[in-house]
Amino acid sequence: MITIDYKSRVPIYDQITGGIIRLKTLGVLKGGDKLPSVRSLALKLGINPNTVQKAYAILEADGIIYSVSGKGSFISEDSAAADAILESAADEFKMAVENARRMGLDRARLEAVISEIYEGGITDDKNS
Amino acid sequence: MITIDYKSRVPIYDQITGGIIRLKTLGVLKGGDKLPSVRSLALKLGINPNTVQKAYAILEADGIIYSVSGKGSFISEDSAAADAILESAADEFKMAVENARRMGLDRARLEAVISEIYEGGITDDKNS
DNA sequence: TTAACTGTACTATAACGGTTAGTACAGTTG
DNA sequence: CAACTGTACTAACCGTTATAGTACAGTTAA
Repeated sequence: MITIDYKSRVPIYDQITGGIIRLKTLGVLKGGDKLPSVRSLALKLGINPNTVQKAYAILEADGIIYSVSGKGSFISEDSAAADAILESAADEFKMAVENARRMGLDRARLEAVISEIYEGGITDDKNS
Repeated sequence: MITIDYKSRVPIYDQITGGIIRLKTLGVLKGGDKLPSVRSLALKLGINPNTVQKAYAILEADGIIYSVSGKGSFISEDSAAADAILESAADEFKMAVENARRMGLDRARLEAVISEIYEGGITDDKNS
């Protein structure tokens, strides 16, 4: 399900939130699905429960999951969650752009990459 | 030449290395050009000389610049290293775009993010 | 009711990275 | 010699991340 790269500089709780968002985007997790409990996931990943709890708290604050004390944490159903996921994806992309710029890539280069990805061969854009 | 965003979570030395690579990519700095001294750049940016030194050390390790004790630091003539960094950064960015698309972000959203980043970043300050 | 689970809320601490501060030494230049 | 250059240290501070431990409240099933 979710794998953690302990060598990475990306915080573990970030990897968890990203992993769950990805799982929902891919359709593996759907609205109403129950997530592993804080303690069980921590045990499975070999990390501290507090770290999992932090990830779940962030996901809940973003509306991606909802938690019920005593019952567990579940994937959110409402469309607000989808918006939250979009927002989260946008944030991730923003970091990627910042990184690209820091590495010296100019804007034109980025635009070229985007065109390459978003134009699968048949293009419907009129200008350019 | 280089501006530092002190609010950013991106380390200052990373911003410096990226800035110099970018300046070389843009053609502002060319092979053999002399860089500001460790102490003068630190003074100009209002940071500690150690931080600049760290950035220069990284750039030298990557083959982007070369330093001569007593003389200064200079842009390397061999652009292979810089090109390699650009290439790897482009690959990384490409994966980020693919991911963003998979997450459901449309092209306009990506363009907006790019504009946001590339508008406030590079400044050609003549004062200070 | 009891027991075992669930989320949640704390405090304390360790570890790490980034940055600053200060000092020192060696090479270059005028 | 004086003033610059890069370089190499050590020490300290701070914020973030992660761990550790404890505690409390809600849920569920035996």
